[in-house]
Amino acid sequence: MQISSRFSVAVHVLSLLALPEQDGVLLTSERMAGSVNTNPVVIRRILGQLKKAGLVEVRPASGGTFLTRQPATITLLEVYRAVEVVEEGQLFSVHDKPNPACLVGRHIQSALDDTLQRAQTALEQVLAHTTLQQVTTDIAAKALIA
Amino acid sequence: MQISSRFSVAVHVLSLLALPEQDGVLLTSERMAGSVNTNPVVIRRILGQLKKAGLVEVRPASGGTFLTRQPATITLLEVYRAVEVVEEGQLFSVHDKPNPACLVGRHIQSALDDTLQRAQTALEQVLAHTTLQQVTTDIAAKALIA
DNA sequence: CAATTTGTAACAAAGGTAGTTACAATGCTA
DNA sequence: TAGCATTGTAACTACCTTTGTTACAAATTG
Repeated sequence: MQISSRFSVAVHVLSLLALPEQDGVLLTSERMAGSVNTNPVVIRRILGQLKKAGLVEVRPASGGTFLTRQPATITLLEVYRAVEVVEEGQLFSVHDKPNPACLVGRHIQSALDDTLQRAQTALEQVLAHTTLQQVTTDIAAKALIA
Repeated sequence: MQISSRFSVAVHVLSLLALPEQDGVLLTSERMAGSVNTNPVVIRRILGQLKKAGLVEVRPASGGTFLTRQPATITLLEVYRAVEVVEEGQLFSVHDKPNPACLVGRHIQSALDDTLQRAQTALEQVLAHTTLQQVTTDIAAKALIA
């Protein structure tokens, strides 16, 4: 099991928007797809989710796509939520009908729940403390070295 | 996307082994399946993984199944690894062929990798600090209250 | 008004999960 | 030692999610 690459693709797309290559060329789903190496429809679907979350503004036709906020104010947790790769609070699936006639069956869900929630929250907090700007700064830094 | 319930089922099964109901009845895959509410083969597959990881000893026929270690020394991270719900270091899937002709495409993977690894490790550390004994103690405590 | 692009539906292929049946191999136990 | 319950495993199914694809109406710029 893996968390869908929709998340990494979304971060990729947002990085493209945050680091415009300035050649005045319109950044269409087609061009983004070229950078990510996927199909333009995949990009449009993700842009639709980012739009719904209020992270980008997308105008049909040759209207262009823009970030609605500064990269420093956008956290990876917001992106993670936006693309709905994991339903909130549901990273771990727990078998749903344990036998209530059994001591363990009766209490396993609540006994596990606290730990699983904490594990999940720990992961999310790392994402919450990383911004889009940190990612683009890192990309730019690596570009200078190489 | 969710992490397979193999993990929660494995913890359930280990709890059954740690909290024997003492009626002298053999704890077969059939009985465990009754407590989890699934098929005995599902239980046997998971027991096979726990055995491979050295957490339990399973003897065919009426040999019985036992923990090989004290519940206090078994962490949920070991169980998580044993049932292989997530390949090591691969919780997040990252699109694998970004375009190297593009600045972002060239560096997105390494720019994301550090954060994603830290997020994953944060989750695993919570599991590493929770033992089977804590789970069974919690189950027993809840049983007294209810 | 023409050309381009977005938004979205519909579909397919691939892979993982969970459940099921079936049966050979194993090893207690009487 | 023979019988019997149980394990280990293969094979199959149904279902769901992910990713990629084609197709086309709706929108908007210029």
